[in-house]
Amino acid sequence: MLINRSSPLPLYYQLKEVLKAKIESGELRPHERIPSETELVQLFHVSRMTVRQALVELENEGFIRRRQGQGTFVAEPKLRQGLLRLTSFTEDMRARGMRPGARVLEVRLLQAPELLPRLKAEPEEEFVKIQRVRLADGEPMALETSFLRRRFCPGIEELDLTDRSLYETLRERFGLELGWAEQAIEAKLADEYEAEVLRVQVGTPMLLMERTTYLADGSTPIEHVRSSYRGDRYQLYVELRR
Amino acid sequence: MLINRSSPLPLYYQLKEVLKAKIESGELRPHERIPSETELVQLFHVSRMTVRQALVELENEGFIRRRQGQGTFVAEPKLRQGLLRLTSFTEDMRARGMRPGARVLEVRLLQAPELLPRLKAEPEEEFVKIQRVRLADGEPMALETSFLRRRFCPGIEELDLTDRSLYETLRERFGLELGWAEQAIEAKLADEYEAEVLRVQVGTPMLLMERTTYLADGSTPIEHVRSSYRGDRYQLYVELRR
DNA sequence: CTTGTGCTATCGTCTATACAACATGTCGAG
DNA sequence: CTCGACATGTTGTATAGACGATAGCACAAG
Repeated sequence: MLINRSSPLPLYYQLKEVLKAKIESGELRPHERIPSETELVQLFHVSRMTVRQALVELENEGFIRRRQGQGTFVAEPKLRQGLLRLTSFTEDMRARGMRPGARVLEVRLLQAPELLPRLKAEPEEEFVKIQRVRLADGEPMALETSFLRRRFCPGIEELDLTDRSLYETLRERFGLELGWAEQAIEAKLADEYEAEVLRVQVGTPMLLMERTTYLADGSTPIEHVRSSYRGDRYQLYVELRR
Repeated sequence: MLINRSSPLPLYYQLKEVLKAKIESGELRPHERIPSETELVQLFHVSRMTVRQALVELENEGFIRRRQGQGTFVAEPKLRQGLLRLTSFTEDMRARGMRPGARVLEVRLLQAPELLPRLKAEPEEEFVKIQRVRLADGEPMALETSFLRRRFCPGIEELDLTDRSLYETLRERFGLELGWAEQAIEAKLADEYEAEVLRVQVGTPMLLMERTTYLADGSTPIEHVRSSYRGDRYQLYVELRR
């Protein structure tokens, strides 16, 4: 495991990847002390500031903990899992070890005045509404209703989104990189329509998540999604940091 | 707004606070370009690395965005709100502009075999159970049941926790710094007991959050909490990053 | 008009060095 | 034996300087 100085990748990044690999492979175990900054300087022949940049980022990502006067230690594996990132249903289910899927209920073009301010859209702008039942291992898990700004993904209404990740499609077909999202989470009861398509009783508890997603530029909203998850099958796990 | 070199606070931290204040006061507005790194060096008479440390942290906290070749810009205000950090009910309500409070229902010592593995506790270890109705502007908002490991906060059962933040108490009276937590979020229906103490109907949708909190050392569990929030009054806001 | 070249300002990476702050162990004074 | 002083090793803060990578612009060449 060495660092390649002719690589276009920054040195601190290479060092970070080397250490990350050692942690993930188990070569460095939780609570174990990793070499000190000075030792890493000698091992990899880079300056201490470069070592520190790698360590700072690894700490932010939850892989290590640094303690002044003591050293740097491998963190609990827990810390590297959750933290509630912006993920698609597909990614989420795969991470849970389930097989994701979808059944398309509705795809159509429309105007949606109530979404204009939230999506910073032009007055007459056209949206694509995509409503799908999301499946996990073949069983209904959530009802997902997306509104996409059509000008950013023209023709998406022609694609078959059965069993396909919407976010993957946006990236691969339209070159759209997502950046972040604001999301509201609340509890409510299943209404008649949800009960029917999800095959649950009316009044079943549901986790409702409403999300506005922005592109990587940080300021262009691209979609608004309303997802109702079955409260009897779905649970959110989060790691919280102080 | 200047930097005090005889202050015990690090220079980069002071600079960070100055910039944060300017952003929060609106003196620097969203999308506006802030002075370049070189200009900040001249303005505050610190080195560029010091400026950069301040800027890196501000970017991580969502206050600014840096773009190579262009400059550094004030971020959307949205990005600085959520991100779901480890907060107490008290902090959470204050951030929402509401007046937090509590009514104590039960405080007692007990053993809880089912919590032992989760809290990495000794077989006969003693816990303090604290059950409170949490109030926002005087109205019931949530039912909170905490189990604390008594060995870390002996005598806490004697304190009056009405209208007091538990986390503040842990820090101030027992010197316990919290580090992180794992939390599960799900939707369920109010049972009879919850309905009674929260003054809602049985079957009202509830947000159930179950949390295990660890100390700053990262590996010592200190409490397990089960909180039921009224679904009709409470909504979680989260910022998700990619 | 289009293309490319070069300039400039910006942030990104990297080095070398110094001292401060903190944790821990050692050892001597009492 | 106990306690404080000290040494050592660790991360934290700060400086000065160099060069790289990228974006935007002006301007010349085709």
